[in-house]
Amino acid sequence: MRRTKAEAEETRNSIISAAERVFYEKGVSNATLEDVANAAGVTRGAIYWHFSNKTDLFLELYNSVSMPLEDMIAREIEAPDSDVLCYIEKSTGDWLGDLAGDEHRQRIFTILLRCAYSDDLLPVLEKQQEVDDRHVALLENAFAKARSEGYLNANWTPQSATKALWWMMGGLCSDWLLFGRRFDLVAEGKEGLKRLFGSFRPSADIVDASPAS
Amino acid sequence: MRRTKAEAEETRNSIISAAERVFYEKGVSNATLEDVANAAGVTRGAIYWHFSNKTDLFLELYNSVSMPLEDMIAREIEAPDSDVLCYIEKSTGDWLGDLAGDEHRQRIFTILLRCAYSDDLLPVLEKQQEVDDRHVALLENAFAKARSEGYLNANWTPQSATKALWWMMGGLCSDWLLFGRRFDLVAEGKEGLKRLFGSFRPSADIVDASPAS
DNA sequence: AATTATACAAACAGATACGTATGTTAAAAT
DNA sequence: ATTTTAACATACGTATCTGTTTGTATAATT
Repeated sequence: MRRTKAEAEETRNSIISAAERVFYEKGVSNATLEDVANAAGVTRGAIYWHFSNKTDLFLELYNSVSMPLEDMIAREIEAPDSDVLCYIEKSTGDWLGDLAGDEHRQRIFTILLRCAYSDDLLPVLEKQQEVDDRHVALLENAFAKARSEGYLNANWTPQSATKALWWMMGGLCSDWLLFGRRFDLVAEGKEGLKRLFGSFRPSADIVDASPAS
Repeated sequence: MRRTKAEAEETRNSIISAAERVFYEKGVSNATLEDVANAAGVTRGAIYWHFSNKTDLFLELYNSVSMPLEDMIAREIEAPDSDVLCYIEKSTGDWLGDLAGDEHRQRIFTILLRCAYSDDLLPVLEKQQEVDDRHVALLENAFAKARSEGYLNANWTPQSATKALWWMMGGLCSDWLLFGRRFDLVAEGKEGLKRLFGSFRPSADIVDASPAS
């Protein structure tokens, strides 16, 4: 039964949405297109009408989400001149809050983490790397600015601080996503960020509890 | 052709070894048992003789490796009384060296990271969690000891230091393993450890470059 | 109003991949 | 020396899953 163009777009979206849930639950390679069709309330015919195959569907799903770097960049652009470290810390903490509140994004991330990249969806891996590299570059710039303005502890360099933050965030989110969200991502994450950024600042700024004896 | 018992054990090992390589290259769910058989120079008959199915083979492969926690524990037991933080840092750095030098372990880790855990190999996930939890507990004890002996900066608690280290190591290794080993794991890792542990220590211990102005 | 093209559903054909069943050979057991 | 049995290879049947093809009802076009 021929649908109107808006209705067709609806089914297309419902297929992508169903694919997200099915891929998340069963893994991309274990999920069958009939699983997706059932979850979307259509038949495989509809899927093959809108997409050429499973890989294509996966790529479209991947493209359908505004990757979090985008809004990270969006925030970074309006960087204030005050305390840059405070800004990075807050921005990163907010990013955690976004992730914790967005099941959609959580599923996408989990799918990408668990996904065994076969040759055909190598573009996904490349885009991931590219996005990551840009993100790292952004952080390095911000930390360099912090350093030049005297906000960075001499114990750290912009590069090392970036990597420490980057890897800690990666480990934190992987741990949370892959192991059943067993802890409060935002609370634990911000706690960790507070400590780490505390060590990023010159000692005088943060040591208020126990002065060096 | 009936083989002697030793020869049969050989083929069993070669199958496991082949499974490791094939699972690593194609992902567990994309790999077929015939792939494994070809890589091992046998037929599927041999695999079905030694293992009941692919899941069983995967579990046996998983069990065949001495998980790195074991040697971490082995080291931890003979913990010295000197500077506990130095010991944790060295121990962690050595662990990185072990991983960097052991392609076998690298493949296992990568397989586990990329593996979409379906219901049947849920035991793997549970064992992973259990091992991780014990490892975290060990670290917390060590950091608690460091704190009680005055080695831990007041900016950190045993729990927060453990988590920061744990997540940073997780992010570091994931980054290295999943993205083509694009950097020197040991060099970058030890550099990061040096900075992080620098911030773990009371300020007087490490600030030799720029005294607080 | 008749035609056409769209948005699917349903049916079909091909290829895997799995599990099993059977065959075969040589090492053990008797 | 037979017999048995372990350690596979080979062959078979079957269940998916995939991609394509065909059918069909309706929206859009003329």
